[in-house]
Amino acid sequence: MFINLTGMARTTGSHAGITGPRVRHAALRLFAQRGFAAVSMRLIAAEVGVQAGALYNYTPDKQSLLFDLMRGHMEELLAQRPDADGDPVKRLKQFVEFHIRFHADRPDEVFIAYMELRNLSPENFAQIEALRRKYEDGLEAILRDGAAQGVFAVSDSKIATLAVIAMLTGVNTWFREGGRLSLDEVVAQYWDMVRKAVGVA
Amino acid sequence: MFINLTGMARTTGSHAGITGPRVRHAALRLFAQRGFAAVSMRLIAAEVGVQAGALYNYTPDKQSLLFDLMRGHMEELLAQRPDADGDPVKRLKQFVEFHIRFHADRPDEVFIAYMELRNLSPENFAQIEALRRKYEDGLEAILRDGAAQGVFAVSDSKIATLAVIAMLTGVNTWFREGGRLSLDEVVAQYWDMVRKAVGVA
DNA sequence: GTCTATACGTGGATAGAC
DNA sequence: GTCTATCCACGTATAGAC
Repeated sequence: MFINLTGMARTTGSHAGITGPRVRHAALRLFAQRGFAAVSMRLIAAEVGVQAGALYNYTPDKQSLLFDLMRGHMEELLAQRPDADGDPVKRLKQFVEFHIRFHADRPDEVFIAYMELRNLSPENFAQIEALRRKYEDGLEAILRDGAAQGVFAVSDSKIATLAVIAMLTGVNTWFREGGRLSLDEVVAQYWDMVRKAVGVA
Repeated sequence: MFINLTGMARTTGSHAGITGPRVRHAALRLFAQRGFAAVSMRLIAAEVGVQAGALYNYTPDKQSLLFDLMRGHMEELLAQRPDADGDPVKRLKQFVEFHIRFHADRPDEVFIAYMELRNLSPENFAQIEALRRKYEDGLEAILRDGAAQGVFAVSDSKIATLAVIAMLTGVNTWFREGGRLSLDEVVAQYWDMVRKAVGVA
């Protein structure tokens, strides 16, 4: 699609190919800040600088806007996660660092992914859940491999998976760039706790 | 207040002193299930079996309904938490068990307490945050004492506090009575992970 | 592609009868 | 204490002009 780099509008109020992304970005910000149910299409439109009706050129409805944001987030998470092979300790460390950094970079997406599950239609919910499950399975495989090799002391890999993910994702509730700790320090501290929790010697 | 135990209505549609609690219970269930913004006063009224206008005999507005539920939950949490003295390891174990059991018993309250913070007015939000902070401080004191005595290997007690609470609260996202694991087993597994994470010998 | 206008439902909250 | 009736604002989504 052509992108108008000159800034010259081709028709009154037109923004050529950039309005679609702007709609998704405004929805992301507002859904994260106020919650899906509390955000009106009129508010999203105002944020973008168009009238409410114009939004329906970019999304069939509000539900699809939410679903597309969540699916995009989960697919990016799965696509960027580290490859799984080699030493389980090394893989676990990579996972911890990846999870913290990926989530710290996308606070709005993460917030929506956790808070707005119940506002998805049943079909859309099932799809997002499948993606989330796939991500968890990646960590569980690491823990199971490590336990089988005797380098982790994990009696129930599923419980340990959920515990580690909850702990790591919790960083997003308090971490702020420019705060007391750098992200490097946070990663180091969490790796230390995770390492000990799963019984690395 | 007098409670009518005979089942005989004193006025048409009256339930004497029990409508108030029924309103709060219906709001609790519905807010947890659908989210504060997605629940109408009419829906709460229908659940209770009265008309919408009657709700305003029990709450000045919808916001107060949410705030009262959250404040009640946090105050009960603080009132019931274990007393803090003695061996830090013992205190930490008590905390872990208490936190998991208290939260598992109240899934709706916990869900609301975490999900609906942004729907509180600024004044109400500040009050709930203060209570949450007080609860966190209780755990941090345990970790700091243990670190000072050399029984915990915790380099940053605040980070460790947040990590442990996130891990423990995460149980509520998956635990269901009658599932693969009993709550006793869950408590034992999480205590094992927490114990190791904070470096208990 | 965006606008204005609007259809149509539902929201929180209140008034006044009983 | 609850009801019915109502006010008025706002919600999603669509139609048709430009």
